[in-house]
Amino acid sequence: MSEEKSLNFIEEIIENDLKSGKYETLVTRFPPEPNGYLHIGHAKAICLNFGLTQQYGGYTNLRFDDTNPVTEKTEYVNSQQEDIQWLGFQWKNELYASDYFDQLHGYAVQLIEKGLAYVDESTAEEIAAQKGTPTEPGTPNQYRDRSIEENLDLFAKMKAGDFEDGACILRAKIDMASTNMLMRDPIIYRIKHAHHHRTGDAWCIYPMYDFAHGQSDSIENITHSICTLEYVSHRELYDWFIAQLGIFPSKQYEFARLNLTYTVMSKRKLLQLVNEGLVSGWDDPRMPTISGLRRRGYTPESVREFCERIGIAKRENLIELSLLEFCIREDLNKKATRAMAVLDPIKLVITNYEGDGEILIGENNPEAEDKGGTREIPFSKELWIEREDFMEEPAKKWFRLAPGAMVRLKFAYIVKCDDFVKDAEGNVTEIHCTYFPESKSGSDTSGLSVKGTIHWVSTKHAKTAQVRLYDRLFSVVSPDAEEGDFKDYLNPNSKEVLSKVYIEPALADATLGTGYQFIRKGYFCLDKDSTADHLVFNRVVSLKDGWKG
RNA sequence: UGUCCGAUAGUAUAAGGGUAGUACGACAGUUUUUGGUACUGUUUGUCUUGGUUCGAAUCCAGGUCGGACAACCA
Repeated sequence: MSEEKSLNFIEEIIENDLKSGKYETLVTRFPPEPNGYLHIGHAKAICLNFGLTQQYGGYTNLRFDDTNPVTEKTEYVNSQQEDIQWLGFQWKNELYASDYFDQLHGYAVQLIEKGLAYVDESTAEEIAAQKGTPTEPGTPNQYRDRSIEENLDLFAKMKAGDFEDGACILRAKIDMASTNMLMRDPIIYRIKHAHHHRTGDAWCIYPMYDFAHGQSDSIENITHSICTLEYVSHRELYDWFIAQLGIFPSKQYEFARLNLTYTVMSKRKLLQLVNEGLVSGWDDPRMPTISGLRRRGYTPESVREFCERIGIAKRENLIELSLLEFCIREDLNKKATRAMAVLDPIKLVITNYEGDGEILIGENNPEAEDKGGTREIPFSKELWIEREDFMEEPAKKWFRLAPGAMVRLKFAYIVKCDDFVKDAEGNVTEIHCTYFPESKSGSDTSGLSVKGTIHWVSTKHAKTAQVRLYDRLFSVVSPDAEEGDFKDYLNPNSKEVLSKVYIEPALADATLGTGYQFIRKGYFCLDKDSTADHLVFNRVVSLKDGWKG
């Protein structure tokens, strides 16, 4: 690696470990629990783990941390795999913590045999009480000094299904007075007579996270086990199990999780939004889930770029949504096919235009290297234009239409506003213009110059579509930090549906998964709800608006 | 009244004893048949108090502030 590029702290650790010969091959893992859909915070972890092995060689495993049968589903396994691949990464091995249930059980038996684990028949409440508090030590109970034989026997009975859920648990025997609460004889196995999505009914005891994660890392020879800050205090336990078991010493490193403004990131809260119907599903375009971003029209490249830009560090952070928006605009600016669509239409009549069947040529993307080719755009006497592009009494520095003002119609002619029509309520219903035939785009000999260019769609050629405009899901910067229920801070205007938007004919051929720029209006993509005769577009993000009207 | 983690412009992130830099944002301008893009410029920062040192964002000590830790969740 070059010395010029600054490294984050994890890259530094890895470079040192590789240089010193501590490890020959870098092995990382991405270890989601299959209990929900992946979100942009996971994307950060995915890009980190997979990115590291792309950078330094080695490989990354996908391991599902499926030790709690009651929360996990195959549906989630599938969606999580799809999301990782969509982001552009491929794991070396697809693994499951549940693959190691036999081995993990063996480790537990080993611990018992070493006098380092015991079966505790206390209730959950008793155990919590005996645990003490962060400032007061815990107290050992009478089960702590059971004989190895008795523990072995009891644990076998637990495994055999002789006990009801909650009747007893297996605990590691460490230190009830430790300043680290997690070291106060943590529970390592609990009884759950539950059906597991992969092991079915083979087990009725399941290992806890702390007893499964480090050992799973170790079994897979993970060299650098990267997780978020909330696991810092688990590291002592992680190391303790590995040391007592004498197995491959994987090492855990923690970085700060991603927080994004105007949204929530916890699976629990996202699940609530889904379950309570506050969003249309995990892939609602307003959701910070990877599937939501995908449906919204974000590209994998833009999400990866975002993850690259936010950096990796150990301090708490709250990233501005504007950075994510910058990343998708930057990507789509290069890729998106330009087209014209009028979201809030008003009719413009070119009173002196008598042509019929004129076809104009539009460049598809001035920002692409090959300009994206061209397309045909039908023109006619009557057009739809954007209501906001006309002002009866123009503001200062108004470049668009107003009585007496001239603008260019994109790809077409310069027109001058002569008149407008109002209805009984005083709303402008029609704008009358004259055009300058010699000002045709590409062959303008008129000598006229105008400051404004507006988009339009020919009324008789226009197709229609539904357009969904999205805004931030929450109206406060950090819903997590607010008092009370986070759902009280949902933005009531996060979704606006425009049922009849006029689009140029070329847009009728829009395909799923491609980005379009509706000129001057933003980036859009076809939604999966679309059918051949009912097109639905999502607005990915608006264009940056420099107009300070 | 504990232990652990952290603190650099508005937001992130560099600088590992030697000129505090970069990006996003904001603001201003140039270019422009998208008030977009591109380009240029401006703006604002080392939590605090001491110490070590010729020299401290960096090392040390105390303080302050923020976060994590008492699920048979992960």
